[in-house]
Amino acid sequence: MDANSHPDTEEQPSGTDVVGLLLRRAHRRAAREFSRQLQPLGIDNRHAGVLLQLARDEPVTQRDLIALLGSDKSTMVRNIDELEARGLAVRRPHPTDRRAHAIQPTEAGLAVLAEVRSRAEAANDNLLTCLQPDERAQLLHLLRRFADAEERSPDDLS
Amino acid sequence: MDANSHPDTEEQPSGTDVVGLLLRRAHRRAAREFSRQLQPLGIDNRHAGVLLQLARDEPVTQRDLIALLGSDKSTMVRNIDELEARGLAVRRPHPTDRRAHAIQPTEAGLAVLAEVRSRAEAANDNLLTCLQPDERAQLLHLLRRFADAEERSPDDLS
DNA sequence: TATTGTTATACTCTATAACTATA
DNA sequence: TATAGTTATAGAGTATAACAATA
Repeated sequence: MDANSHPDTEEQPSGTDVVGLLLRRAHRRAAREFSRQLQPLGIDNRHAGVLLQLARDEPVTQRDLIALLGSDKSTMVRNIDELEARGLAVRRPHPTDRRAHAIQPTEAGLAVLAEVRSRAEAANDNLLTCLQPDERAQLLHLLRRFADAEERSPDDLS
Repeated sequence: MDANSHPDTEEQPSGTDVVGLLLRRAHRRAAREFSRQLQPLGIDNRHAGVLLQLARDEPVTQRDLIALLGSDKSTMVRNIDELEARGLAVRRPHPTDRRAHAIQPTEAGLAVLAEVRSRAEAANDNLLTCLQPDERAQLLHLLRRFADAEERSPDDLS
């Protein structure tokens, strides 16, 4: 339908065609809006990101959080440290793996999480007003698939 | 058509619905792939991002680059410093504004730029294999609009 | 041996502020 | 008074390596 809406000099990407640069700008815009929304709660984006992953029945390990958020090992240690320091989460012994920790939200953490969800929804709404409703769903759908895509090394002939 | 492909508990975003978190993961995936592609060229993503903006007829100021890339003032100073140190760009006096610099690619810079474009195209292709051709165009289109959207402050009743 | 988490180091990005030279 | 660029600082993210405890 609209495949020709962008004649797109495919041969010579000049910046607005480079998906990495687009994602960088898009992420910065979103991060600023989230930061603004979270300001009254006294937590940062990184804390909110972790909290949003803690509302599960199964125990969540730090390794799980790393995979879910695409963060670094040592960054995650600091994130959990900070959540513990604020009384929003605790490290518990993992039921089956004595190496791992089960990260659990505290009562206070669950209360903040509810606020975070509300704020996250507001941030989403504000950020996506530039798109039509069906386009918003489409963008989220494509982003999910893009972010979840497996990396294929160039010599992977599978 | 596919509006119901994601029933989406709109009321309780749990992480995969939060556009900021999706963009964060997507950007990290893209940045890693670009970094891998640029490795043989001996430059980093930040250098490539600037070079891609320098192929214009009009003089490009550092302020222009900041706006185009969504970078910081002081970060951009360093980026240009590093490009100059590598002999890939130079600061020239701006023709009409004596405060500003016109950033120009050198001959060597233009040669590297050609390589960067080729690598950027390859990175795009690798990253977008997870999507169908029409979906790729759609994602780029939506990201452009998202990234370029004006920020609306909550008390902006215009 | 491999994995979970911790600690430490170094580099980069970001945000902020103060400063200059121009406008 | 405002803007383009520079410099300096602090906070955060990322990458890496080494390590302890456990699998």
